[in-house]
Amino acid sequence: MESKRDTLNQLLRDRGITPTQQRLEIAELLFSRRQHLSADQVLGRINAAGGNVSKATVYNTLGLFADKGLIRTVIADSTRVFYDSNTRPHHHFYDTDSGRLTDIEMDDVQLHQLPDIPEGREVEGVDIIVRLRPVPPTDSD
Amino acid sequence: MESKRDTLNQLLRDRGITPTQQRLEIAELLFSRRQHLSADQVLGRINAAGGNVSKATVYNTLGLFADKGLIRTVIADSTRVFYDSNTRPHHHFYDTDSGRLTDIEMDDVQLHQLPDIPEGREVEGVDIIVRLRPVPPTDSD
DNA sequence: TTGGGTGCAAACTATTTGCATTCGA
DNA sequence: TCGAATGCAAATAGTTTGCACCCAA
Repeated sequence: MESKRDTLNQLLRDRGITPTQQRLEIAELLFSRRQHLSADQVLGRINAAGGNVSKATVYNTLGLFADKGLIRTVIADSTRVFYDSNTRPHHHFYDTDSGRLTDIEMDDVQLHQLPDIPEGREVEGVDIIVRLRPVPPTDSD
Repeated sequence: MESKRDTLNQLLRDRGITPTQQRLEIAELLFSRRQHLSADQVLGRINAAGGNVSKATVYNTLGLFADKGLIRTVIADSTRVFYDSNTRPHHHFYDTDSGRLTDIEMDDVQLHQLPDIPEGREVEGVDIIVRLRPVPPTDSD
């Protein structure tokens, strides 16, 4: 039953990425479900699962996947980049307490009142991040 | 004519910040006009103008000002944090080519279809970043 | 006077890079 | 085979921290 690996193999080839052992391991983790992982978390999970990928390869591979459109970077926290395996248009909640990202499915966010885009520029994308924090305790608690 | 310094002095005191020489220099730069500066840019401009502030103090002060609500951090680029001297609600263009931020004045961005906020959390803020890139050259050019 | 503020340099963390080795086609 | 991919360690960049000295109240 090699179909999962075969599928991933094809996924990479379709984007012009040579499938290698390490890239497949990383792809398998990322595409097992929708999730938001930092490079460090990817490294940790792969190796905790008995995988065999170096830090440099994780960074190189995540950068490559992002360039090729397989995953998307989310800049929500100044301390690390998250990689989102959901590439369909959507936005995020960012829990400042736990550092966790959650998808907000919004098919059509229409931004009115956008000023003119400067000459020679075009919109690459719109990122919306709704920052959440713990509700502060009240006196009645 | 000490009025500018007096005003800044009061601005800091109102927020419970002890005004010091360095904090006033940084405040003077930040509040001279609406702008988006990284810590490094602040350090560079202060010292280029003959100022006398260390790197650590710049970082400490920007963090303090942000905590006290005098300025706002903008996370648009994974390589550095920007500090925005405009604290009124607004959003940003981020020019991925030049690394420059521009304000988008939008009084009311209404986000429909927001999923429920998790128990015990509240919205701290909504950050919208419209990423711009150069228009790719066409054959007709 | 005296505790908070500052400066400096060292420490840290996330990420990138150089280069020799190994692997996929 | 042979260039591309990998691993390791060293380099880098932004930011934070420890600690001795200094200044605002």
